[in-house]
Amino acid sequence: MNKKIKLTPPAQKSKAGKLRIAEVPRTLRELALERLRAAIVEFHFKPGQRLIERDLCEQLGVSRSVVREVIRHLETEGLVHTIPHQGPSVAKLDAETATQIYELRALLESAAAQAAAAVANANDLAKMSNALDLIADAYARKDFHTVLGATNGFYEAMFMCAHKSVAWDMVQRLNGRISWLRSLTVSSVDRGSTGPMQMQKILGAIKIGDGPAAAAACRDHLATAGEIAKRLIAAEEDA
Amino acid sequence: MNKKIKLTPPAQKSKAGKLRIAEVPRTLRELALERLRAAIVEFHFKPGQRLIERDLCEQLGVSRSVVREVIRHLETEGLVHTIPHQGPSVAKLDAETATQIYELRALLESAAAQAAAAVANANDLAKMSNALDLIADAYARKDFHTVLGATNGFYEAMFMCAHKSVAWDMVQRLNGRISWLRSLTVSSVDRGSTGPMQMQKILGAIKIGDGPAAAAACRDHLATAGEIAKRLIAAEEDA
DNA sequence: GATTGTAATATGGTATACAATCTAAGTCAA
DNA sequence: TTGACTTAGATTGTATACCATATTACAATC
Repeated sequence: MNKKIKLTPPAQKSKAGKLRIAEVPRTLRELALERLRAAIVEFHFKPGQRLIERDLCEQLGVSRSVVREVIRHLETEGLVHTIPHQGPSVAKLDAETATQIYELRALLESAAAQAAAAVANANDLAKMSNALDLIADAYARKDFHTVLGATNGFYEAMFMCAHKSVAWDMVQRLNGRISWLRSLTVSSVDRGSTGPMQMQKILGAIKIGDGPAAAAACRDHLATAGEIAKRLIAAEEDA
Repeated sequence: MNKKIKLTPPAQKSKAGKLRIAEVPRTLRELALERLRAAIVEFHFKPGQRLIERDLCEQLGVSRSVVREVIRHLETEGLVHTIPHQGPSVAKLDAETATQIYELRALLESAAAQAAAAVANANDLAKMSNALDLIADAYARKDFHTVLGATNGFYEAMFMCAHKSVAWDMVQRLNGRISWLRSLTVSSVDRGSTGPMQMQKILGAIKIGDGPAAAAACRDHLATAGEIAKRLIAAEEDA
């Protein structure tokens, strides 16, 4: 009965570089933030579920101050919704908002793809290609968690080589809000074939420097993802 | 010890009667947030300036907890930058980021304008038209603060009628980060004529339902604004 | 069974304490 | 003067206790 939700993901080793002097001091708050965010996007808390401060204190092993600050952060990110005197809860996603988010991703990602097609070098292309390999591999193993991670890797490489870090931040934040849709989408039937295929098409267009084609491929990719999501959310709201 | 996960998640049965007290209780935190944000975007704190918690407590008349939570919020919004154990300061804007922000605004606003052209009704058009009148009037009085506010009003009406509230949130957040550039831009010479003229062009295209023209006008508008901003930021970094 | 009163709970907010860390001023040596 | 070292004060990070108020759960009542 004691739902001691494991807010303790695998302790990650800091990949301390060689001769790294400026080791940025990590505060407890940052750790708590990451864990709570991970717990939400990985669906350990369901949308609409109340987040009770004192329980979170216990589960995270930190004080109320820290929990409150972390909640303020996640609230601003759109992952948590707070009603005054009622407290925070995991943000719910309505169909309208989800649609807008998929539209925005299409807009942002296609623009990034177009720009990437104009400037990508061999190194950038290799990164994206590797990510695609990883995705195919993970799909074969039905390791959907890795699929999502590698997909992020693919797009991050694309946005970074297009020098669009601000846009990438926005996409990441949007992705957080639709994390449960993404999870369900990647694990839906036949997504293992169409998804990578469409991303391959994006990469192919970038490789030959065909910006418009890359943008179109992005829009295609997002359109199908958005379609699946729309069905999922309709099924959800039906229940 | 206490794991009562009841708390009625799906309560909230809003049987809104006419006697409904619609006024959501405002927390002290929200007030403090608005004031501090206003102080930053209105340039009462300069970029790079340290924000010392205890000073803010005094100035706002609230406790440290509230100030810290507010700072966490503004940090997530990108208006404040915090270095661990060194504290928060007003975020600085580099040329690269500013460029990206103007690009993003062009992308988002042109998409919204295109969508608006397809769906705007008389009421929407009236709102935008009124905003334009307000802008012209304020320019005549050199009341640049009102110019910015009315410009926001114009775009808000446009995004809302296009059903793009999420995109509008993003634009608003981006605008916060370039607030000082916007202030300087609107008050720069001859902006009082070109600015309203370009926006009039956007509205005109929306009015006749010409989506592509509306999008193009938006891009024009942002391009000139971005140009001015680029010069301003170059001058700034020179100093 | 619906309404109402009451107790338990959770939040919003304040104040305080204290260790870790940063900053700045001062000191001393070359 | 410059540079390195020291130290005192300022500031942040975190924890905790406390209170008032709003909300929720629950029992008593009609």
